Amino acid sequence: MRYSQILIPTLKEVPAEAEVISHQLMLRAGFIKKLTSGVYTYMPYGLAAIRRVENIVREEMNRAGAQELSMPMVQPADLWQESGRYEKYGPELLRFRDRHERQSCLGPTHEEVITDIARKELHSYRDLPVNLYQIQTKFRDEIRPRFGLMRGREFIMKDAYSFDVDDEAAEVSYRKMFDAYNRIFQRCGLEFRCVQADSGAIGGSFSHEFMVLADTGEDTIAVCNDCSWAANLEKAEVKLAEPGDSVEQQPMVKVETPGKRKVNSVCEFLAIKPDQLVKTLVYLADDEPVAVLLRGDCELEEVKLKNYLGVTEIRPADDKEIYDATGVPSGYLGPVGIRIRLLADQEVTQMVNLTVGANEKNHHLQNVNQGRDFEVREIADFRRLTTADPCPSCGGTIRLVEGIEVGHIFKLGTSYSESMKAFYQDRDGNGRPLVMGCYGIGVSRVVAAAIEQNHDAHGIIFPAPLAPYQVTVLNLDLNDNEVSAAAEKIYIQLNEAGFDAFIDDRDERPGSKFKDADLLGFPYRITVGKRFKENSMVEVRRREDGTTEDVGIEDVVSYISSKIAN
RNA sequence: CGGGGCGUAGCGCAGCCUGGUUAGCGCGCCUGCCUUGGGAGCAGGAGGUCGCAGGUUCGAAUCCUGCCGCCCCGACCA
Repeated sequence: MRYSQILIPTLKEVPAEAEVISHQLMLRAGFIKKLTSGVYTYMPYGLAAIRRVENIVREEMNRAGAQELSMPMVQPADLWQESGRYEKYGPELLRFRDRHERQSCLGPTHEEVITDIARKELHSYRDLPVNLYQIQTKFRDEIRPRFGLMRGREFIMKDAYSFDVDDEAAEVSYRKMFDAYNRIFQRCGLEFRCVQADSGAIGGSFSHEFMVLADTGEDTIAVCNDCSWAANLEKAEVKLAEPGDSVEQQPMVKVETPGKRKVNSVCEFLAIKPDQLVKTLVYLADDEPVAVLLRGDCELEEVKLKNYLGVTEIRPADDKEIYDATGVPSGYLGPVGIRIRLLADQEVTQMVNLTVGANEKNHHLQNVNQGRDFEVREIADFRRLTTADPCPSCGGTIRLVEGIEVGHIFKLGTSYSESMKAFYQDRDGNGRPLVMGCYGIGVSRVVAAAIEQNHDAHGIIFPAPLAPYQVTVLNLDLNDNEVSAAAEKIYIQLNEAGFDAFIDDRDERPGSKFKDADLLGFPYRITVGKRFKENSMVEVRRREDGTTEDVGIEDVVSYISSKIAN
């Protein structure tokens, strides 16, 4: 590609709208142009990067035996009513009526459409297994689009759906996708982790998220330093420590704690450590108040609580709501005699002689014991894992890293096939629901994540597999025939050797060409300038670390070949 | 939706508080000269319904009201 033939409107200054680095760089490198909130035009250079990701995804999906198809973006509401999601999905689903007043929506995902295909076309166990995928634009009317392509309303997604005869077969399909995903992100040249997204009570893990590691990630993931265990912090289980030696229960006493409402001030006042105190947090779960007991030095993981309760929304109650629900001012709540639903983090049940609020202003209770002084029936893992906790898998040490979710696979089971009546006939002629799985990759987000992970002060540093062009040739002097001829020759030879080469043939000063080459992130840059006239050598520079080497013009192609596979 | 902020040339901003003739600056763009290994220099030039609609006023980018759009912080997700 010639720079003179491609529209890459680069910017010197950072547009005010961009906060995160990938967004800033994509705007500056002429990747994307915003049309409206969360909706972008992919400009030629940006589209080229997206195509790189798509091609890797497509090759690996095909290799895993999946078939590509393309489903409509506009979908009838009836289908969504059948699955029950038309009501459930919420305002992210963009609904509208067509000229016939037919209720319609823009597809945020395609379970309904694919299940409709499946029920019409997959009738026999002999038709299975099947895995169908597409790479397509999705629309989700996000509450708050942000960070450019990282969380747009319109975005490109690869979504695949598998259909199997039973659970066992579905797990085979799942496994294939798990392997394909690992290959895809490896081939993209990204540092990533696959994390458990849901460790169901069944024992097996049937949902995994693929996270690209980057400081600006929206999720925190816990990673074991000693084994391969990794989990989204929201779901990372805390392994209960072995119970220590049994301690004798002391008689409960009530103590005055005037004005001491916070864990730290109570502990200081009573000369105890935060891990001897149990705090009582009040949340509103779908507007119903619940109390959760948690060790004083720990933090509640709200997602765990939300999942346990199976509600759609939870939030901490404010002081007034706490008082209204319990009759106790916040800061003095405790389990003894509490009048709302009570849950406890598993760790609390191992503690003896607790200090808790007395459910009375300015008072706490000490030496409180579960079973003797209060009852709690609902016990689970509610607290957030910390780096002080052992790895739940091997007992090793944990570290926390930030990640960007680029892929998510999960086993759906039969919920869609049952609600939408997608049955096949087994060997004995019995109708059975198709067992489904679904597998997503945020293609446009992968590009954002790649930039988020690979950049420096000068611009993007593309991993070679994702770079729209692996190597750029800078012709520093268009008016010098010797220089221009050499640059053209190198460019042509690189293309002939199978590389996607780029040449900066604009009538610009050298400085601009260097700056743009850095900004656009070509993995290799070949500079043809006056040095070439002196000694017939050109400079080859590696974007990643800035190292340079002078290479003779005849050796350039083989030099590049030795550095990157094409 | 709740909380905060912003809309002035393609981009980044000043001017607004304290209304007053042709609305500024930097970058980019066009023409010419000059220059050519890290976003040069000089000279000339094009480009703006000051987000929109009302209102106050002799006079509004500036003050008031309403609307629209965008960005940031929270819940959601690939």
